[in-house]
Amino acid sequence: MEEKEIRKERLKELEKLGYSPHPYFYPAEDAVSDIVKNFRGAKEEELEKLKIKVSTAGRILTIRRMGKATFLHITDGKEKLQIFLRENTLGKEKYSHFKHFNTGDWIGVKGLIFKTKTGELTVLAEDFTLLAKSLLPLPEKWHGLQDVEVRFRKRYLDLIVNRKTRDIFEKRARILRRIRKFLEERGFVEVETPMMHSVLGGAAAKPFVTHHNALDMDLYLRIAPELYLKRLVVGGMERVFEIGRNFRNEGISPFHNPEFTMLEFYWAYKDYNFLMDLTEELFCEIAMEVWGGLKGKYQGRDLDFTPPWKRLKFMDTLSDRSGIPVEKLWDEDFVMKKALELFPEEGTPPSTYGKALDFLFDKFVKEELFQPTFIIDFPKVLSPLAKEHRNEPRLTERFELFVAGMEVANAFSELTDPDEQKARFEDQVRRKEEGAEVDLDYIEALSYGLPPTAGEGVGIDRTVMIFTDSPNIREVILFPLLRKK
RNA sequence: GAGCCGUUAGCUCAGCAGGCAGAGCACCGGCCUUUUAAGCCGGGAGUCGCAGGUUCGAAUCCUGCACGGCUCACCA
Repeated sequence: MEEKEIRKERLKELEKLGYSPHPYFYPAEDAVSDIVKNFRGAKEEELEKLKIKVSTAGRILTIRRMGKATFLHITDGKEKLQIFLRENTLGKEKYSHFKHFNTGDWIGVKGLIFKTKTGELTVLAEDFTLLAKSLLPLPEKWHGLQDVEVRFRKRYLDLIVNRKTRDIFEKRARILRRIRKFLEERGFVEVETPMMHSVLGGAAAKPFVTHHNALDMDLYLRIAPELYLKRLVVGGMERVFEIGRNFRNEGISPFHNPEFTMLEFYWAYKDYNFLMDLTEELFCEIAMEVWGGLKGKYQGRDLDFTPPWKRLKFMDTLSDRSGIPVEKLWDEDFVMKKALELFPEEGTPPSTYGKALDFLFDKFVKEELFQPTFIIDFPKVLSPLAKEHRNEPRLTERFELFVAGMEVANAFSELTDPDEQKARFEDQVRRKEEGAEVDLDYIEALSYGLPPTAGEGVGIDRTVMIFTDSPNIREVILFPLLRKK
């Protein structure tokens, strides 16, 4: 008989004995992790004197049957707690019911807290009941679930047997909470803007296309919320932020998932210099929250968020690292040729000056930026939504934050001039850049006046990767996109 | 999209100079009232990713496909 059939039989037996296969509730007053937290440090004699009764519940991870006594570990997903079943406590009849339980089953337990002679915190069961039967066996108990594909497709199994997975997503939640707190303390309002866009914009990326039937209208899943958030600043919301999903119809890699989470925020009257200081503060708070300090490790290398971080100019840095003189980097033909020269045989070489510059930057600079580093003052051709640099018309007031070789944040003094913005959009369209459309509605909004504004986008998934020491973005996304099986 | 690697029991993995498909965990039966990778005895469990080919004979060699991983490409 297959395991599933055996377990169905077990369930039938339990039903005959009066157990509900799918009960409606259980008074689990004491969470496993709370019991562990509250009594882990307690003395044995102390517990014996206090006779503390608990009512708890969880999934059975392991069972050790020894005739008239049985030990099991249950978990609430965070902590493990040992349960002790004994015939002379439960009675012969009740004790015998447990033979129909298996690992993986959900169980409700009431009993007394004590410590075994090896000192492990344990609940001496006075009563137990079935909360759900697992008809399929759990993955192996000490190797856990290793198969990466199964871990992502059946994340619930990964969560049951791999404690580290639960930790990552607990940390992700804490990071998000911390970010919200940080922004709320500074007077920000959280908003939600459309995820379905009729005009593409806010980033350079290929979109997903969908269709609304009643309106008979094609829509894009947003590639960025940027243009909507700035409309809100025009509308007088001087400090707004949004945390939400963006969708980009591009390749998948250890650093890219087609849907990913971004924080974007806009602060009126500020510029990008202010944002760099603010970004240092934000990441220091996250580091304190997760690491309890400003120093940690990523993939075996020391990472230090102690401010101030290096601020390196894009063109100067690229020139330094590549050995190409700065004047040459402004020579479109030279850069295109150079990029083509260095480009691997397969694949599509950069088609525009902007892409070629970007390629050179990735090749010579990006991966070296391990410690938190701001790369500042990007060329205008790379930054269609950023304001021209106050001292150098070929540049913009823009920075990107790199940590562990990853681009984690992107920010600028926002372009506020509607005519200039229109010209930049048109220029993009002329260059046939991805995600480029002339958003006339946005130009109109700008025409009502956008005050000086600083805006920033922070990649949440990558930030979580850094603070959970995860080498792959899929480790920090509960259900990463996989091919249909 | 390209190159390389992988896919064997529910899980973790061995087996691949072509010759009866294996182990541990899990599961079932027996013994066992402080175990914790419990232990001891016995047992059941497989479309060897899928399809074709070579061969007396294929998990093993060859081809194609599917899914996954890594690297590259794409990607502010």
